Amino acid sequence: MSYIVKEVQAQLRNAVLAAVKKAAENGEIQTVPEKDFIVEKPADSANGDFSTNAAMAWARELRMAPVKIADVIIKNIDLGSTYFEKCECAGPGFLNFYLSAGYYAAILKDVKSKGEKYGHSDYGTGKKALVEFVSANPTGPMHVGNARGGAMGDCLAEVLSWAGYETEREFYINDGGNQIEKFGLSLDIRYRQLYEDGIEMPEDSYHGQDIIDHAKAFAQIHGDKYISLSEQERRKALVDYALPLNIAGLERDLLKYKIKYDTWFKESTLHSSGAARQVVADLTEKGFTYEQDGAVWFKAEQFGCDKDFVLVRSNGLLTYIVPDIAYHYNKLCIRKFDLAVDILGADHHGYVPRLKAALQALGVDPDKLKVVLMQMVRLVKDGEVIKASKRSGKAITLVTLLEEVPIDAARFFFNMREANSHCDFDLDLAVEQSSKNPVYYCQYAHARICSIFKKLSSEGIELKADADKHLEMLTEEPEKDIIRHIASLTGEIETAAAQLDPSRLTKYTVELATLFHKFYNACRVNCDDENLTQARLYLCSCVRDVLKNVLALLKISAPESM
RNA sequence: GCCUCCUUAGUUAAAUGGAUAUAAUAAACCCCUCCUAAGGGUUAGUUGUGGGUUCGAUUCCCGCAGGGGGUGCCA
Repeated sequence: MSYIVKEVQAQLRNAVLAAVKKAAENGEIQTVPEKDFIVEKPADSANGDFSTNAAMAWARELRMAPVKIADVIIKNIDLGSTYFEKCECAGPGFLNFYLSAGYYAAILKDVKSKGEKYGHSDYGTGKKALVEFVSANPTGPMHVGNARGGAMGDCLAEVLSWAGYETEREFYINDGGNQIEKFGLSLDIRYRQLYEDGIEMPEDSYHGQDIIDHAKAFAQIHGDKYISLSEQERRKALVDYALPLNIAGLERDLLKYKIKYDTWFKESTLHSSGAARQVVADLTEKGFTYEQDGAVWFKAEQFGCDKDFVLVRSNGLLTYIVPDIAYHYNKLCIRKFDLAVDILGADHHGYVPRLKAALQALGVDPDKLKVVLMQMVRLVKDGEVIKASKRSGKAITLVTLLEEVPIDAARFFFNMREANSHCDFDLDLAVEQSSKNPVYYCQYAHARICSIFKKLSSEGIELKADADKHLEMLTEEPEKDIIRHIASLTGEIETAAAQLDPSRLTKYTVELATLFHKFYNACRVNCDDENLTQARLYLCSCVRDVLKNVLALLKISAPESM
């Protein structure tokens, strides 16, 4: 399943190559150049629909001025069997190619024939991808960082799926290790505080209200009968009570955010199955560990890390990275995903090379694991940054955020920036219902088209079945600009998938809305020429379909009226 | 110290190594007898600094300055 833009670029490339071959045979150039060249879409459409740097790239090899090479290519090129109607030399030696009206019509017909599938590609067909995201600690509520990770991960999974991958979403539940210890400790103290005075919460425990609520609810059910039991039994009972509630809460809150996971993977299963300990055994067997100060270390320096690190602490407990290694081994080797994507906070960046080093030592291709690091989110309100302190339990939670901001806006905003850039989330802007707010701007474009159809329908004008006969009448620049942008969607999906960057899709959507609004002001749909009206209605219908498709990808609603 | 991300218009952000560095927003002005003005148009304004690679650098490499994050037998 190729798509038109790709075909067109291949046509251009082949035509250029055929032209230099012919020129070399004629003796107009010394040899057939070999250096690779680029076919691209110029930023400014005044420079053609596609351009190539071939003449410039070959300047050295052919010992000719780029402009002269370009002239030779133009003289010898045959565009007869392509979508192009002409080719010009411009600037320092660019070859600019212009598409024929037939191309624009073909793009629109393609949108109609593919329908909801328009934008899909076979880029990743036959490959299995797993996107792990959020994976918040089940010891408390999710925060705004999780909100960003959720929106990004979910959209990225959707992008991969559109790009042809067989994609699954996964949440990794950290229900083992120190976090759970701390959770049990905190619950225990809050529980005992209900019956005894003078018990203080340690600095290093969870101080949130949710812990107090759990302890109270537990006490309502069981009363004080756990007070007399051992601390260990009491903590276990408390954790067994509260943890499933928290996990169910995470699932519920994420569903509100329109995120549904295929699997919830528990860390504890890696301990109970022995998979975690097996990692240490395997690495030891391969000779990649040593003992020092009573601890077991992994020889990470051999695999490009700056320092070795501990796998088994001197107290016999595993460090956090061991179950993580087992987990990723499970993803890549047991469940055989071709691509495993982790969305992590930037504070984990030091950990990524270590994880990859260990996987490599176990014989796993570490390149199959791709980690998207997200920079921190700062919430801005009234032009000021809201300080969020996790330790005090006063961090703004995902649920609070969604109470203040529409879900559509949150999902859109968190996908506007690349993961790599810091994200300032402006709470005032997100709730503002105006042109300043890009979510409404995009949704309005969709609603506006629906409204045009309604209005014209009330005047007895409908889109006819044979409207596509008149598409070559769409020759105004605003019309062609839209069609060019529509044509680029599939490539955009592929690029987003390759770069693991869903923010390209929000940018795409804003641009499509902008182009439509410009068209709306420049060209009347309901005009004097009946055939042109049909062609423009067809165009509107395509824009509506594409907007609907990309908004669906982002899981943002496409209202018919606003 | 070491690792890493960032630095572009007053502000927030774009730009697979390409053409006159793009938008939004804030400012000024203009456009509804006509499909929702939740829209469009016009004007003005930007690559932190010093080198290098290149026909060409915002982009790649090295140094410097400034900011975020990391650098535990915590996760």
